Amino acid sequence: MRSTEGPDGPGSADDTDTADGIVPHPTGPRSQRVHQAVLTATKELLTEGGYPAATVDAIAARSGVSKATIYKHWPSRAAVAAKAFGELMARALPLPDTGTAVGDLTEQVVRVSAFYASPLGEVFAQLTAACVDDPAGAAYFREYFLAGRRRAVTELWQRAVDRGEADAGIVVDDVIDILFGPLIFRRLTGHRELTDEHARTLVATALRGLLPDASRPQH
Amino acid sequence: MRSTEGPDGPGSADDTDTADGIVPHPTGPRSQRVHQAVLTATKELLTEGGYPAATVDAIAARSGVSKATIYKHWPSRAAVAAKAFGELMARALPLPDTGTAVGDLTEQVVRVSAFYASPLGEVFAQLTAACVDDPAGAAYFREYFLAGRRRAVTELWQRAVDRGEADAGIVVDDVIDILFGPLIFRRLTGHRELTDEHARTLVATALRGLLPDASRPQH
Amino acid sequence: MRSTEGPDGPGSADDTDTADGIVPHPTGPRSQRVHQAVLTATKELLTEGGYPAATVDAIAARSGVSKATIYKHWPSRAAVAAKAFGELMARALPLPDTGTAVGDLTEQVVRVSAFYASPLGEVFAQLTAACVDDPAGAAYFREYFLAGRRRAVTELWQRAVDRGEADAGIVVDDVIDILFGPLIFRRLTGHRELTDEHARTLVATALRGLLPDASRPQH
Amino acid sequence: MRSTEGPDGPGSADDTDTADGIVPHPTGPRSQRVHQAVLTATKELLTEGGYPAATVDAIAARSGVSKATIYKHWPSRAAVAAKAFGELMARALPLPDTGTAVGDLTEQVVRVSAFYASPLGEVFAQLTAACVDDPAGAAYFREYFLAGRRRAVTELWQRAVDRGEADAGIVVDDVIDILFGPLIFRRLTGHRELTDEHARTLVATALRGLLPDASRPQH
DNA sequence: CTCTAAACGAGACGGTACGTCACGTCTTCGG
DNA sequence: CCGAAGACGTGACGTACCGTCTCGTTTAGAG
Repeated sequence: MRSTEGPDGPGSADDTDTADGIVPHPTGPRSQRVHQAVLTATKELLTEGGYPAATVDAIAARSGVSKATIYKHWPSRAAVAAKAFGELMARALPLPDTGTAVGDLTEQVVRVSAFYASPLGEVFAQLTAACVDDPAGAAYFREYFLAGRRRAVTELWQRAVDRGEADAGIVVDDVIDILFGPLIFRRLTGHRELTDEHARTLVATALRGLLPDASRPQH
Repeated sequence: MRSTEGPDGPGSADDTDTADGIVPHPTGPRSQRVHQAVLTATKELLTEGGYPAATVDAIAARSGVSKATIYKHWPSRAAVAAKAFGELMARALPLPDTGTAVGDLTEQVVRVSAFYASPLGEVFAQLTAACVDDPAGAAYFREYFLAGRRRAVTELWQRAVDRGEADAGIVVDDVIDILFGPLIFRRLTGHRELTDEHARTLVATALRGLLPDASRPQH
Repeated sequence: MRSTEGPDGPGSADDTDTADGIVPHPTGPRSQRVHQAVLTATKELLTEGGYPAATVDAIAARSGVSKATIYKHWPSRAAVAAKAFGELMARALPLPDTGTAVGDLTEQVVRVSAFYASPLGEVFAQLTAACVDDPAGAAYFREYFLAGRRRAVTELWQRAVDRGEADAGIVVDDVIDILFGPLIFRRLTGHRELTDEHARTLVATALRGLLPDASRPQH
Repeated sequence: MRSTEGPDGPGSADDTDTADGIVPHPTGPRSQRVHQAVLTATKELLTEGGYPAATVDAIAARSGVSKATIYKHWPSRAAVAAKAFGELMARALPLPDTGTAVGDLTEQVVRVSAFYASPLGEVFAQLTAACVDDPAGAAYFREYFLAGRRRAVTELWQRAVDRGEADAGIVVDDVIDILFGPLIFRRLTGHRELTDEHARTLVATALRGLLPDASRPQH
């Protein structure tokens, strides 16, 4: 168990532990150096050439960390990439604060949409795809993306509830699925463009369904 | 161009041509045999072992069609699989007719959800993932899945509009994204279960946003 | 069977088939090119850096033949090296013809001893060692070395018998073992030097045991 | 130099120092425990799974001695194995005493042949092979095997000389090479079986060459 | 009923990356 | 200060599947 998981694998951080049974082990200074070097190299490679460029060999070469060691820290290539990309993405999407629930959620969806439409959005899609056939990587993916998204939306939704704009009875996970599912669907299948306008339309419609009548945006 | 596309590649059929510039070439009897043999073999392999099992070598071996010939008919492995799986899926999802727009759309979403949750749903996810890095395959994917889904929803939505239950001003593509995006999101990331109950909750919320006040389901 | 053996694996050549069950398959022009390229590259690498240098990766790189293809032609690295080195060695050791059995056999042993003492002798030792843990390679080794040696000694021994110098009742394999075993023993273990003088002493003693009294060399 | 050699490396014991420049360092009680634990573990591993099983990691794990410590006592894996196997072999081959030189030497060769043919013979071959590319290990190999063999044969040969059966002018090393070289040759290359009968034939022929006419066995 | 041009089966091939193994070194910390 | 524990770099391994290619062999359909 611990031998196949890195010092801060999915779920190690805190309450967001996704119950994948992944537990960290005590980290020495050596491990930290390795850990950071790998993630830094991976971020660079992902940025430069997307997921296909983030070969384990390439990561090893650039980071100066051997393949064998990489595989001691992470269960698969997808896991490394998920962790690295998670760190990349976190910075790109700060929480908005427009003063209203509708405004905040709309803004957040638009930002995420824009992110998906950017070059890094391509990487996101590749990573999502890679995790479909890699359960180990998927655990990391869930921890480093979805958990992050979830925390953000939970925060915003809670604000809305506190302000009386939203119905406290709605499960946050449903909010997430309805707000972001459509974006991800488009991004992955490429069947339609991801523009801000599209995003605003989607979020407006979704919020009409999610919010109580008084708070709902109109068509 | 045409030399890399099969006799009935995406867009070859009719008005659903997705403008990917894919055009078929005249088909002889030989081609038809080959075509069918490949698809049949691929369907079997997909059913038995999912996308990973549908290796081009495996398809060639089982169908008796050589790899070179397969690549004369389809641009990539993903394309073959998309076409084959499209045929598999079509049968599994007939149009519902409950008498109401809300009922029809709900039923359709629930059926699709159940399909995604079934073993074939796994294949669907794999296929979606495979097309992320394969533009050629993606064209087939869009033609053989999304187009099919789109036609079905368009039909249902039109019924709703005709019955005065739905607002004719809403773009069908948005309906599709909002109804199915969340399902696909869950299926691909595996972050939550796909149960009928979840599906009903999602569709109810989505329809509250999509339908005019008079037709909307309540929380 | 055939799929793992190259066009002229051990035993394919003729009557010397060592009964390892290795059978060649019909060779196309592609295979021939590959085959030759690999052997040429391997010979160069063996000559330059010995067996350790004849990495499969290195062979692939230098020959322009991919690793996968190499493994389609030979069962292991040792097998490739054995075949290649066999060709190298064959040229280095022509049959002597001094006019007498004692002279011919002595000369042959001295030449082999000198070969073992040369840089290529090091490669020979490495190859022998490599085959200890590689049954597949060992089959090639036996075919391409021992068979070659055996043919040579058989020829010389037969001459001796024909001239009435040697006893027809002695099994050639015993002759080989007694004449060359000591040399190989020394070369492998490095416990003593391999000089011409040592070789002559050994062969003289051995022949005293092998030949009838009349033909025997004296101490 | 000494830092890489154990407390009783090759040549440390006595006059049989093979001039490889290997010198022991003073041994404390800790070292002794470590030393013995390692050798015991190695013997077990060699017996159970041959040389391939006697991984340094495996030895460390089983003996409770760390890898770093092992490398303080021996220069390489092969060296540890050589020392350990030397102790295993010593017990298996006591000196014969049949009353005649011919009898003793024959018996000794037959016993060694039987040993080579046994499971431990496989290990012997692997060890010999391993030392080809490991000069440091080779030094140990020579000390713990060849020296042992040499002492035994020297003893037997001396008896023969004392009894007037053997010629005092023959170098013992030549005797060794001629008697055992053929066996080792067969064992390593696997080109022929190692049976008692073969061994007797070989030794008879060899002795015909080695012994004065009066003592020689006949064909 | 040929005869030619295309379609085809078979499968070799180069390429790229995978994940694994064991060696021997080096670091950390406990007794 | 020695030694246990074990992380680490290194270098090679053998495998998998992709998509391309070359070879002969069918097989149509035109003349």
